[in-house]
Formats: sequence, structure tokens, C-alpha cells
Amino acid sequence: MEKSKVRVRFAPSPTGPLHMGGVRTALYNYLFAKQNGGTFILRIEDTDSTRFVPGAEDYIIEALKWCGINPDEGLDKDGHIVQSSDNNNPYGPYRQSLRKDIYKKYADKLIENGHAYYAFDSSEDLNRRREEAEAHKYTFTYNYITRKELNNSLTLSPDKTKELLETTTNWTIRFKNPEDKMIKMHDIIRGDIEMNSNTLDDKVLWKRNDELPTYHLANIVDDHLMKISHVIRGEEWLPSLPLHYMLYDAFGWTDSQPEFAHLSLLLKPTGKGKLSKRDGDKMGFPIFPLEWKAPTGEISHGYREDGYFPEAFVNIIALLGWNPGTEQEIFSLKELIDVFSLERVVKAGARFNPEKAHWFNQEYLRMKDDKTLAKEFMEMLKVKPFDNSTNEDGAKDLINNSRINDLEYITKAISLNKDRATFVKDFYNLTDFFFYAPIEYSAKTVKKFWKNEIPSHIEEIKDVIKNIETFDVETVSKTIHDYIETHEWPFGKVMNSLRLALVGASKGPDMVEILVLLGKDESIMRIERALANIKPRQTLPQS
RNA sequence: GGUGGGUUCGUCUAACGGUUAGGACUCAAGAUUUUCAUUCUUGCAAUAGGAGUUCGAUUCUCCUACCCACUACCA
Repeated sequence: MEKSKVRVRFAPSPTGPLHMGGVRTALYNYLFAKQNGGTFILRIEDTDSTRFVPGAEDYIIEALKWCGINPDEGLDKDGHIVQSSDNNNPYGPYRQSLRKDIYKKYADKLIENGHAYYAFDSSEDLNRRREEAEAHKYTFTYNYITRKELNNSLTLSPDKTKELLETTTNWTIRFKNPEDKMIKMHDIIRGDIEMNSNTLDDKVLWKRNDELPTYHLANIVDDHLMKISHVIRGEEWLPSLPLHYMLYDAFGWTDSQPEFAHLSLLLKPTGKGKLSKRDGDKMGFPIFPLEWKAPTGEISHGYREDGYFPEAFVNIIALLGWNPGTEQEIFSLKELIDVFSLERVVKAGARFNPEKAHWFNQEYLRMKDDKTLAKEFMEMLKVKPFDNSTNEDGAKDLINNSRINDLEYITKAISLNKDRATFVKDFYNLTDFFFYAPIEYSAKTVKKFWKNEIPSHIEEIKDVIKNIETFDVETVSKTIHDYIETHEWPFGKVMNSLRLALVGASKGPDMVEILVLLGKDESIMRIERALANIKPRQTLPQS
């Protein structure tokens, strides 16, 4: 006997960009599917005709792609993908707007078996009742009590009902909640949950005006038709779980009802509430995987554009609300598939920590080989070249343009600075002196080192360098060290002054490494330039 | 207001009912170092509060507090 196949779905509605929390839900679905040899489905829930946002769906697809969370099945017209025996696919289409015709007959079925009824109350009527109730400090709900005095097929005569169905177009089909029934539910993450049906309201299932179902109907019908085995979704759905249980029951589908797992929400890093799309990037870090250009023209930061590696981003969100129970923190997508488990998802909401996110990216950067990073950096340089304007470190002068296109050279420059970087873009500041010679020098460093007899020492070192035949790290290092040692010069001061001459500031990796990578000629040229341009600060003789 | 969910260092989290409550990030100190980093070592720092069950409670039960979600012809 084959165990029923794992089929899970990620079902976003295209009302805006996907934020981190959404990506995490997709990721957990994906991991669960892959771990169980199952199918990960992307379904677009676009039953709200009024909230469609252009570009949102493309954004969702691209964001998942960037993360490496590839659907096995889903979409099209014309988001593509599909699959699961393509031609005779029994599950599609995957866009709810394309499934419009399916839902009505299921709503009708519920009317027939007495689990639903027609409601003719206008939204204005209902809103008025809500306001009235609010004024009296209680909440109006369309439920087992109030439905007895409202405009629906339960209170109206069959003839009147028939007439209204034919002559009006703003009626809905509502679910008829049973009275005083304890609904026992189970959640993989939270365990057993009970709720009394009396606390529920009679949700609208289908709307005549746009002939579309609401979330609840569409969701249950599609999950059933698509043979979804596990529903992994956000905690905001927990309150409607009893309704969903009852819908499965009303349709007679309890035997094939999926299991549920409700994920806790991602919280704002500061203040209150869940992380929301509205937050934008006001808090100093992105909440979206990709940059998002709203139809209004407003632009929100994205992790991708801010320089995060997709593997790092996936790792970060995977560990936000889940942990393997070991002390391992770095996981590839492949490893996550192996060790992920819904049982270890934490119940409490998680707050995102930007500092830790930096750390993750740094870890991933270090794992990448130098050439890969160099190629990525070269691509960035094509779009945004080095900035040679004056800054606190002094001014720079581009002296060897050919090196900007030299992959080997850039690779070496990067390898020397790798453990100083968090993002690839950090190499702009970290390696600029390998491409630009200083023409002005950090005043602070000049003041600190460039004084007394130092310039004359540097002059001598220049000649020493000039005479080194084999210009490699070992030889240069030994030669300079020996020279400084035999003359009993202050080692640190000389080296830092040499650094000032070559780099223009007090930064960069090992001095000898810099000399060797720059090359003998370039190094000598920079030293000469420094000797000519830096004004020595003589310390006053002690009186 | 009602219903449901949640609560361990600042943050993410670990801990068969028995641990000096562990790890990571951040921060601080020290060591190394030719700068800045890196690296290494050490440190700071938590079971929301109160009852109960138990020989023993972070863990189980109840109450309180606080937080979150839901309470739409939105998902």
C-alpha cells in the first residue's frame, strides 16, 4: 500500500510583494514537500477582484526563484510551470480566477444539504448594524442568533427567496454554523485545539455580484481537488480553522482532509505587531526579498539588491522560528530539506535580528571561493565603477585601468580582504587602493606616523625594494624585516608609514601582500609620490 | 469587548519533571598583530507574576499580567 503522497501548496494572493514571512511560509512548505518526496504547488489566490496589484504575481514568482524555492506544479495563464503530467493535468488551473466556474456548484451543494443559505442583506445594512453594535460596545456577528432576524433564505419564504435570487445580484451564500458544537481540531505545531461553534460567524462563501468565492470556499475546494495533504500556513488562519473543519465535514470530505500546521508570525523588530508590508524599509533593513517598485512609484529595499546572497537569506528565514535541535546554524537548502521538521517549529512569534543577518551573509561570503566573488564584484563594477572622489582617507587617482578588468588581479585583491567583508559591495572600500593610487593622504595618519626621521627611512626602504630581484611575499617580507631590524628602526612606525604611502590611509591587509600585489614598479612610484607630496611634521625639539 | 494562540538572556533559541538553565548574534575586556579587520580567550545577560501537583517544576494544572492574531461580500 502506497502512503498517500505529500502534496503541499503555497497560495499567496497577488495583492502586493511577498515579504519575509511569506517567503518563510513558502520555504517551509517546500522543505516539507521535498523531504517527503512530495509535490510543492504554487497556487494564486486571486479571488478578490478589488485588490489586484499589477506586478505582484511576477514579483512572487521571481522572489521564489531567487531563493531557489521552485514549484513542481502550479500557475499558468501565463505564469507557466504547470506540470504533474501536464497535458492531462487533473489539478489545474492554479489561478483561482481561472477556476471561477468550479466553485458555484460546490456552494450549491452546501445549500442543498442544508449547510449553507442565501443571504440578501446589503453590505450597507450590515455595516450599519456593525456600527450600531460598536456604539453599544459589542460586536455584531452574522451568526446562529442574528441570522434569524436578517434577510436570508432561512427567514424568507421559498417564493420570496426565489424571486430575489432571480431579480437581484448582490446576494451571497453563507455557511450555516451548527449551534453549540464543540469542534475538535488538531494542529501539527500546536497540538489539539477546541472551539465552540457559537463563537463563529456565518462566513460568506460565495458572492453573486462578482460570481467569485471567498477565501474559505475556494481554499477548501481547491485543496480537496488538488489533493493537498498538508496545509502549512500563517497563524492568522488559525481562527478560521474550525470553519474549514466544518466545511470538510459538510462536503463529506473528512476522510481526505489535510493535516494543518499554523506558523507563528514574524514580528516587527521594534514596537508592536506583525511584520507587515506597510512597514517598508523604515527600520533600516529590508522586509522584502527583492526590491519592490509599487505602482505608486514608491520603492522598497530588497535583500537581493542590498547584497545578500540568496543562500544566506534562505538560511536566515529558515532559522526564524525553527531550529534543528543541534547547534548547527549554517544550512544549505539541501541540508534544510534533510533536517527540517514541522514539530520543531516554535510556537511563539519571532522577531527578526538585522545584526545576525549580517553575520549570516558574512559566513556565506567566506565560504565562497575568491574567483566567484571576484566575478560578482566585476559585474558590480560594470554597473557602478569605483568612486575616486575625496573622502576622509584622502583622494585617489586611477592609475592602472587595465587592472579593473583583470580577473586574476581582482581575485587576489579580494582574497586579501575577504575576512573584512560582509557583502560583495564592501570590496569597493576594501580594495580601492589596489586600483587607485593615493594623491592625498589621511591627515590623521600623517600626523601620527609621518614625522622625524621616518621619511628618510621610507626613502631607504624604497631603494631596498628597488633592489629586490624576486618580488614575492617571502622574499620581500624577509628583506624588509631584516633591513628594519638591522637598523633598529621602530618597526610599526616604518610599516605604517609605508602603508600610508602606498594606500593613503591606515587600512588594508598585510603590508607585504600589498607591495607584492601592486608590483614593484607601482609600489616605487607610489612611494616616490608620497615622499614628494606628504609634508613631514617635525616634532619640536624639547627645550 | 469576544474567541483563539503565545510568553527562557536585548534578539534568535536549547534543555525525557532532576543541568552550575546551554548555544548563536550583539556588546565589553584581554591576547595576537605593521593599520583596520580577522582569529583566540574571558565576561555581561533570561525561565513574566502568583498559587497548586510533585521528593523535585523552565517543563504539568489553574489564576493574573502582558503580547499577538482573528472578529469583512480581504486574503
